Amino acid sequence: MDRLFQAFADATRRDIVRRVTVGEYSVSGLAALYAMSFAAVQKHVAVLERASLVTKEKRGREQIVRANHAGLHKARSLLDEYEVIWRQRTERIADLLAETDPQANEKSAGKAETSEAEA
Amino acid sequence: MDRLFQAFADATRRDIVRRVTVGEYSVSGLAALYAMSFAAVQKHVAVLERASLVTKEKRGREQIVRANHAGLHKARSLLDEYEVIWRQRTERIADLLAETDPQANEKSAGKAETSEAEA
DNA sequence: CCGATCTACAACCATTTGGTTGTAGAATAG
DNA sequence: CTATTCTACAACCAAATGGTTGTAGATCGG
Repeated sequence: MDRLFQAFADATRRDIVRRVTVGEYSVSGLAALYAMSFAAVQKHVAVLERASLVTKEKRGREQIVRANHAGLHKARSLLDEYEVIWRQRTERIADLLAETDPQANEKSAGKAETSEAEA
Repeated sequence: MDRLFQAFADATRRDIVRRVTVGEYSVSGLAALYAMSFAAVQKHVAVLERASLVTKEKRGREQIVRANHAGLHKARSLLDEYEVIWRQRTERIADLLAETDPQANEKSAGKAETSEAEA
């Protein structure tokens, strides 16, 4: 999980994932697209591979880089979880506000959450 | 963008985001939950703040840490883009396969993509 | 008021990161 | 066959990272 997000924490690597999702590229094909050494691009691909965001397939002397959808899906799933938590929270607050007097209850809710968090 | 994903590339920080999405925590409240120094947790919070994933609000001598939904949403949006690209790709391939002879066309599609990528 | 709690900030450290240049073997093209 | 292309790997470097201990000021509780 650390590796997965770490892999996305670089613009070149995000671009590589985008390109290999759109179409098929060899490592050298990718290297031609960026203003950096071949070895640097190689390293980026290695990071992505290690994070299971891409796979490499040897084709003759070339290595073809392909997107691994499952890796991407994994990251999305985690972020979706946070979204769910967030929605639950906002709904919970909305419910409380709808039930009783806004001012008195907002104060009470704040206290309840704090003591829950510190417990 | 780099910072945003970088911030998620650590388990403690992911956990911090989860907690402050669920409920309200002070920095020291968070620090009590992890087996590391206060200063280390402080650093993690600083990373999250810098990535706009949380906000800090001074309340007396305490700093209350809150989730910033917009930051999270931003990361999700980017990952959604990849999903869209992926879907477009799989649909495009499915269309091609549905139109003509599977074997001959699969080979032709592979070639067309390669030359497009290298152009 | 004073001790306790909370925080900001600094300096340190080992490890990792994102790049570089260099070497050399494998595959390909002419 | 030979020059070119492609790749793996190594060594290097400056900067960043994820932790540590230490100092000191602000706020709080009794």
